[in-house]
Amino acid sequence: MTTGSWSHALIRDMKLPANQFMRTEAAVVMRDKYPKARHHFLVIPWADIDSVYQLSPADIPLLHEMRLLGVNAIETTGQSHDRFRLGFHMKPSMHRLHLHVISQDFVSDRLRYKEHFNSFVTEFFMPFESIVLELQDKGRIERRSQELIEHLLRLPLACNQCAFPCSTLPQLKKHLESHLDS
DNA sequence: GTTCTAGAAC
DNA sequence: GTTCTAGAAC
Repeated sequence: MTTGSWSHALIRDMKLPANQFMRTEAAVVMRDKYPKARHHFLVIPWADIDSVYQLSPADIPLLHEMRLLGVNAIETTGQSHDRFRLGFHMKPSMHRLHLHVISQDFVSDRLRYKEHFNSFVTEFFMPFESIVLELQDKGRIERRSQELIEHLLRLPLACNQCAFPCSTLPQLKKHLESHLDS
Protein backbone atom coordinates (compact mmCIF):
# COMPACT_ATOMS: atom_id res chain seq x y z
CA MET A 1 0.00 0.00 0.00
CA THR A 2 1.17 3.50 -0.71
CA THR A 3 1.00 6.30 1.82
CA GLY A 4 -1.94 7.75 -0.08
CA SER A 5 -4.11 4.67 0.28
CA TRP A 6 -6.43 6.43 2.72
CA SER A 7 -7.73 8.59 -0.11
CA HIS A 8 -8.91 5.45 -1.91
CA ALA A 9 -10.81 4.10 1.11
CA LEU A 10 -14.24 4.79 -0.40
CA ILE A 11 -13.44 2.76 -3.51
CA ARG A 12 -12.30 -0.08 -1.28
CA ASP A 13 -15.07 0.11 1.31
CA MET A 14 -18.00 0.37 -1.11
CA LYS A 15 -17.19 -3.13 -2.42
CA LEU A 16 -17.67 -4.76 0.98
CA PRO A 17 -21.24 -6.07 1.33
CA ALA A 18 -21.25 -5.21 5.04
CA ASN A 19 -20.91 -1.54 4.11
CA GLN A 20 -23.63 -1.55 1.45
CA PHE A 21 -26.62 0.02 3.17
CA MET A 22 -28.31 -0.02 -0.23
CA ARG A 23 -27.08 -0.93 -3.68
CA THR A 24 -28.18 -0.95 -7.30
CA GLU A 25 -26.36 -1.72 -10.51
CA ALA A 26 -25.33 1.93 -10.63
CA ALA A 27 -24.41 2.94 -7.11
CA VAL A 28 -24.03 2.08 -3.43
CA VAL A 29 -25.24 3.87 -0.32
CA MET A 30 -22.89 3.68 2.68
CA ARG A 31 -23.06 5.25 6.09
CA ASP A 32 -20.27 7.80 6.39
CA LYS A 33 -17.54 6.23 8.51
CA TYR A 34 -17.16 9.52 10.40
CA PRO A 35 -20.71 10.99 10.37
CA LYS A 36 -20.88 14.73 10.92
CA ALA A 37 -24.57 14.64 11.90
CA ARG A 38 -27.07 12.16 13.30
CA HIS A 39 -27.68 10.81 9.78
CA HIS A 40 -24.92 10.97 7.20
CA PHE A 41 -24.90 8.79 4.09
CA LEU A 42 -22.68 8.67 1.03
CA VAL A 43 -23.97 7.65 -2.39
CA ILE A 44 -21.12 6.35 -4.54
CA PRO A 45 -21.32 5.19 -8.18
CA TRP A 46 -19.63 2.04 -9.43
CA ALA A 47 -18.52 3.97 -12.49
CA ASP A 48 -14.95 5.22 -12.25
CA ILE A 49 -15.78 8.92 -11.84
CA ASP A 50 -13.24 10.68 -9.64
CA SER A 51 -15.25 13.74 -8.65
CA VAL A 52 -17.84 16.27 -9.84
CA TYR A 53 -15.10 17.79 -12.00
CA GLN A 54 -15.09 14.70 -14.24
CA LEU A 55 -18.86 14.76 -14.83
CA SER A 56 -20.46 15.43 -18.21
CA PRO A 57 -24.12 15.97 -19.18
CA ALA A 58 -24.24 12.27 -20.10
CA ASP A 59 -23.94 11.48 -16.39
CA ILE A 60 -27.14 13.32 -15.42
CA PRO A 61 -29.27 10.14 -15.43
CA LEU A 62 -26.73 8.53 -13.08
CA LEU A 63 -26.88 11.57 -10.82
CA HIS A 64 -30.65 11.28 -10.64
CA GLU A 65 -30.36 7.62 -9.70
CA MET A 66 -27.88 8.59 -6.98
CA ARG A 67 -30.31 11.21 -5.71
CA LEU A 68 -33.13 8.66 -5.63
CA LEU A 69 -30.95 6.30 -3.59
CA GLY A 70 -30.22 9.17 -1.24
CA VAL A 71 -33.92 9.87 -0.83
CA ASN A 72 -34.53 6.18 -0.13
CA ALA A 73 -31.85 6.29 2.56
CA ILE A 74 -33.47 9.36 4.12
CA GLU A 75 -36.78 7.51 4.29
CA THR A 76 -35.21 4.76 6.41
CA THR A 77 -34.46 7.36 9.09
CA GLY A 78 -38.10 8.26 9.66
CA GLN A 79 -37.16 11.93 9.43
CA SER A 80 -38.62 14.49 7.08
CA HIS A 81 -36.80 15.10 3.79
CA ASP A 82 -36.50 18.80 4.56
CA ARG A 83 -34.23 18.00 7.49
CA PHE A 84 -31.61 16.80 5.00
CA ARG A 85 -29.43 18.27 2.29
CA LEU A 86 -27.88 16.43 -0.64
CA GLY A 87 -24.72 17.72 -2.24
CA PHE A 88 -21.05 17.46 -3.12
CA HIS A 89 -17.99 19.00 -1.52
CA MET A 90 -16.21 21.69 -3.51
CA LYS A 91 -12.83 20.05 -2.81
CA PRO A 92 -13.28 16.40 -1.86
CA SER A 93 -10.37 14.59 -0.21
CA MET A 94 -11.48 11.10 -1.15
CA HIS A 95 -11.36 9.63 -4.63
CA ARG A 96 -14.58 8.54 -6.35
CA LEU A 97 -17.54 10.81 -6.73
CA HIS A 98 -19.63 10.78 -3.54
CA LEU A 99 -22.94 12.46 -2.84
CA HIS A 100 -23.35 13.54 0.78
CA VAL A 101 -26.81 12.97 2.24
CA ILE A 102 -26.73 14.60 5.66
CA SER A 103 -29.23 15.63 8.29
CA GLN A 104 -28.98 19.27 9.26
CA ASP A 105 -28.61 18.83 13.02
CA PHE A 106 -24.80 18.47 12.87
CA VAL A 107 -24.86 16.81 16.27
CA SER A 108 -22.02 14.28 16.18
CA ASP A 109 -18.92 13.44 18.19
CA ARG A 110 -17.12 13.22 14.87
CA LEU A 111 -17.70 16.88 14.13
CA ARG A 112 -14.41 18.10 15.60
CA TYR A 113 -13.13 20.99 13.53
CA LYS A 114 -14.46 24.28 12.26
CA GLU A 115 -13.73 23.08 8.73
CA HIS A 116 -15.99 20.07 9.26
CA PHE A 117 -18.94 22.33 9.98
CA ASN A 118 -18.18 24.91 7.30
CA SER A 119 -17.74 22.20 4.67
CA PHE A 120 -21.46 21.46 5.02
CA VAL A 121 -23.03 24.85 5.74
CA THR A 122 -21.18 27.18 3.36
CA GLU A 123 -21.02 27.20 -0.45
CA PHE A 124 -18.27 24.60 -0.07
CA PHE A 125 -21.28 22.26 0.01
CA MET A 126 -22.55 22.31 -3.57
CA PRO A 127 -26.22 21.29 -3.62
CA PHE A 128 -27.24 18.41 -5.89
CA GLU A 129 -29.58 20.56 -7.96
CA SER A 130 -26.94 23.23 -8.60
CA ILE A 131 -24.55 20.60 -9.91
CA VAL A 132 -27.17 19.29 -12.34
CA LEU A 133 -27.95 22.84 -13.47
CA GLU A 134 -24.28 23.67 -14.01
CA LEU A 135 -23.83 20.50 -16.07
CA GLN A 136 -26.85 21.42 -18.18
CA ASP A 137 -25.78 25.03 -18.64
CA LYS A 138 -22.00 24.71 -19.06
CA GLY A 139 -21.51 21.03 -19.93
CA ARG A 140 -19.12 20.51 -17.02
CA ILE A 141 -18.36 21.59 -13.46
CA GLU A 142 -15.80 24.34 -13.36
CA ARG A 143 -13.10 24.06 -10.71
CA ARG A 144 -13.25 26.66 -7.96
CA SER A 145 -10.18 28.62 -6.92
CA GLN A 146 -8.10 27.59 -3.93
CA GLU A 147 -8.64 31.11 -2.57
CA LEU A 148 -12.42 30.63 -2.56
CA ILE A 149 -12.12 27.18 -0.97
CA GLU A 150 -9.94 28.48 1.86
CA HIS A 151 -12.20 31.50 2.34
CA LEU A 152 -15.30 29.35 2.73
CA LEU A 153 -13.71 26.90 5.16
CA ARG A 154 -12.39 29.76 7.30
CA LEU A 155 -15.64 31.70 7.54
CA PRO A 156 -16.77 32.52 11.09
CA LEU A 157 -18.94 29.89 12.75
CA ALA A 158 -22.66 30.57 12.45
CA CYS A 159 -25.53 28.30 13.43
CA ASN A 160 -27.22 26.88 10.34
CA GLN A 161 -30.65 26.98 12.01
CA CYS A 162 -30.84 30.40 13.71
CA ALA A 163 -28.97 33.63 14.27
CA PHE A 164 -27.40 32.61 17.56
CA PRO A 165 -23.79 33.81 17.67
CA CYS A 166 -21.17 31.13 18.33
CA SER A 167 -17.53 32.12 18.53
CA THR A 168 -16.06 28.72 19.35
CA LEU A 169 -16.72 25.19 18.20
CA PRO A 170 -17.53 23.82 21.68
CA GLN A 171 -20.04 26.64 22.06
CA LEU A 172 -21.58 25.85 18.67
CA LYS A 173 -21.80 22.14 19.40
CA LYS A 174 -23.61 22.80 22.67
CA HIS A 175 -25.95 25.20 20.88
CA LEU A 176 -26.72 22.71 18.10
CA GLU A 177 -27.87 20.20 20.70
CA SER A 178 -30.44 22.73 21.87
CA HIS A 179 -32.07 22.57 18.42
CA LEU A 180 -32.72 18.82 18.63
CA ASP A 181 -36.37 17.78 18.60
CA SER A 182 -37.46 21.34 18.03
C1' DG B 1 -10.16 11.63 5.11
C1' DT B 2 -8.22 11.02 10.64
C1' DT B 3 -4.90 11.29 14.44
C1' DC B 4 -1.40 13.39 16.97
C1' DT B 5 0.91 17.29 18.70
C1' DA B 6 3.39 21.69 19.60
C1' DG B 7 2.89 26.35 19.81
C1' DA B 8 0.00 30.34 18.86
C1' DA B 9 -4.04 32.76 19.80
C1' DC B 10 -7.80 33.80 22.52
C1' DG C 1 -6.97 27.20 30.90
C1' DT C 2 -9.21 26.49 26.55
C1' DT C 3 -9.41 26.62 21.67
C1' DC C 4 -7.38 27.01 17.24
C1' DT C 5 -3.98 26.11 13.72
C1' DA C 6 -0.80 23.79 10.88
C1' DG C 7 2.20 20.08 9.64
C1' DA C 8 3.59 15.10 9.62
C1' DA C 9 2.16 10.48 9.08
C1' DC C 10 7.61 5.50 6.16
